[in-house]
Amino acid sequence: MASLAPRRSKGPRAGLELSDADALAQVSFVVLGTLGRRASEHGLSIIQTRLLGVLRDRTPSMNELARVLELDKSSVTGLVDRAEDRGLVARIPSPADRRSVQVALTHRGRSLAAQATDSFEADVGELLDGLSPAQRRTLAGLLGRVVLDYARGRGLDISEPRGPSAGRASS
Amino acid sequence: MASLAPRRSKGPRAGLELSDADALAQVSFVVLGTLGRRASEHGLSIIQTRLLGVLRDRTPSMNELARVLELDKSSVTGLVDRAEDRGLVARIPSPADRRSVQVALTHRGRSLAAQATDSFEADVGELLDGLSPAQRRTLAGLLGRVVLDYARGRGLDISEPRGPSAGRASS
DNA sequence: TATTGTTATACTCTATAACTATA
DNA sequence: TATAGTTATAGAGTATAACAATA
Repeated sequence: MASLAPRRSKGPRAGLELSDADALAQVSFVVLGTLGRRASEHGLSIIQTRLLGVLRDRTPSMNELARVLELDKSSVTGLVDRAEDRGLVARIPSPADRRSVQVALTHRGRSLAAQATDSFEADVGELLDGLSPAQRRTLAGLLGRVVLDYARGRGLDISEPRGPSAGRASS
Repeated sequence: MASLAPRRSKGPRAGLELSDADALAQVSFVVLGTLGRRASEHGLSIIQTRLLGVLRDRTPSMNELARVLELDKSSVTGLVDRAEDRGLVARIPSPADRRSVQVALTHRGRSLAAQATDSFEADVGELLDGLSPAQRRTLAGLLGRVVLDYARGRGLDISEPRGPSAGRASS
């Protein structure tokens, strides 16, 4: 019975009876709405911000980017085009394969991403203002688990560092 | 230091050290991505699904819809246009104010929304597969609290039923 | 005058299909 | 042939500004 929208509770107890799906969907709308507003203050969209975030510690090919962002490769072409036009990322020819390019952050892109994420962090702090530090830790732990499980299910094991072209273990 | 993207952990312990902002952002991407895929199986977008969800127990004006969805009124015009073209919603002239319309679900819209949310519920169940029932309850409780706080902060107190035209402060 | 909603316009984002260049 | 990436095209979604009708 997910409403996918805030609903008034009908019983005597006030409004905390959300299903898992409702709670997750509603929080996701709020979180990405907040992220979007902050991003737009810096002239970025959500997906552009996400692109910059992904590039923070990677230099993926267009194909890899498409897989990580779950977009068609042609969508990534446009996304990277617009970011490149604005000087936020750069296409670097792959040394190994002349068909391929690697996408990297420019200094300007890195700086802009840092600004946007900093203000987003502050927003999240405000969003979680009603939770105790212990509750925040609990929440972050549970959500982290969910993310990790999802990534594993998609074959993207983020707990084991892998280079963009190499498959190497951390230790 | 939000990366807004899955990151490899650098320490010896494997990848669960996410900041609040990272955890929330990443889960939101996953949740809305899942919702989007399900919705598209039913020919809906995320925002169309959300529109139908909002209309599940309300018949708001265009203005109210814009406020709830946090969109410009002109965006809502297009959104409702496309939904109306597909027979999912209907514009009903407001009896009280001849400038205003009320937007309502059609039977087809209600049925489609139910289908989409049902499969989304199943997806969320799968997403939370790694959590115990107790952990799920904890998660839903914490998230519900966050949503409620946010709605209160915006003056949309969802725990207190209000008519569409009433405007009352909660604090 | 103020408010409700639509229209005109421009841009981002997205996917599908066809294409080029390289492997 | 297969793969990496781009281009062409079409459509959804969004905001700003100007507008019409009503209050």
